[in-house]
Amino acid sequence: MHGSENPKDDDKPPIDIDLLLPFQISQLNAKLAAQARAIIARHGTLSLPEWRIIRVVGMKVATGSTAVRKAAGIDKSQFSRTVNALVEDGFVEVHPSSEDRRQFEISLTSKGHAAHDRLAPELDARQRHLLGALSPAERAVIHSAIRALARAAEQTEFNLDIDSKGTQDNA
Amino acid sequence: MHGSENPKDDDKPPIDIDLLLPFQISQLNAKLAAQARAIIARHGTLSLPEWRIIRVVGMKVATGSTAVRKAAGIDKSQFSRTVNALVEDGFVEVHPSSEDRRQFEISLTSKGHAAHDRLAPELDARQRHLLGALSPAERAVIHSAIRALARAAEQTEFNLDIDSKGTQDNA
DNA sequence: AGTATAAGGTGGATATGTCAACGTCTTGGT
DNA sequence: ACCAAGACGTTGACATATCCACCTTATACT
Repeated sequence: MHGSENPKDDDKPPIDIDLLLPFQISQLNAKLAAQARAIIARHGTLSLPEWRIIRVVGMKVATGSTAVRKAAGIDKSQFSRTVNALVEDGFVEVHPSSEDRRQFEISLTSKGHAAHDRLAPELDARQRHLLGALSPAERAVIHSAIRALARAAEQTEFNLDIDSKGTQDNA
Repeated sequence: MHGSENPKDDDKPPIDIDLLLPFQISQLNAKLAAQARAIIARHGTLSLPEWRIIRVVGMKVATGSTAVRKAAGIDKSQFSRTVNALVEDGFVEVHPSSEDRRQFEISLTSKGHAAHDRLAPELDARQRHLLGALSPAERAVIHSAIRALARAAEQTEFNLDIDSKGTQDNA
């Protein structure tokens, strides 16, 4: 974070920007990423995007390059570079795909497995920790709320009126 | 986004990574940022962090450098560079602070005001659009949920057991 | 078969965010 | 008055994310 301030510097939220959803979510995301980085850093030298890929492959969610890339939600470009870094450092191996000559298959080396087995429990505990911080009511709707917002974030055109009527059919 | 894929490419979420909160929030944040950038780009050449500063100053939330920086939630480093870029491009002016010789006061130029007045209604409409996509139940708890998660994200140590019992005494 | 279109991966350029070190100024002690 | 600790802004380095152009391979259509 920008926690380079100091301990005595209590962040008072003095403003009403507080109410702006995108702002808050961006702040939250930054904190979550910092937390993840701190945990990962305790157990090795993996970067956060590297860990995401290790996790997807380690969970056997997918092995094909495109499938892994989409599961991890990473951009093509970054994915390419990150996988190469992982190969370079001996965490994963790649093999040409027999189905599609453009793609490749990804598998963990023993080093990769070791990293996954060390980190997965920690991150699972964190996930429980995060969910535990929510009230039951919050927990009940958080996922659908995120999905609704993600969908709403795909539009870039909307009336300037106070319409916002949205047939909240979802969930 | 990484929407460089294509229209026919329907994203099927085949996995259970779906359930990982930090992952979803990071994806959501990316979409929100992309949406904001698209809107801002329609009306000028401001970058997203530049706009955040313009907005804070334009809303008269704060004028002192540190206050603006914290209200905008931007890192010291990025803040320094971004403000300089804004001065360079004639959107804001800075004056030395009489209270604290380390800080400075920030004010919008007429060009800065124009940009603010053009963009603010659009972004307000977007905020309504986003809130409108949520059900009343979701809207009722979204802010407290975000706050709870943000607080929970500040811890990096927790038991590996399936405790996840709340009252993580931090705060 | 032959071709247009699109998906896949790579690399360069750029934007955005984070971290650490520095010099300056303020504050709170003594 | 002095000094130590903290806060501030700046800079450089690096990490992460996005965008775009390119070439190769797959797929759909004819």
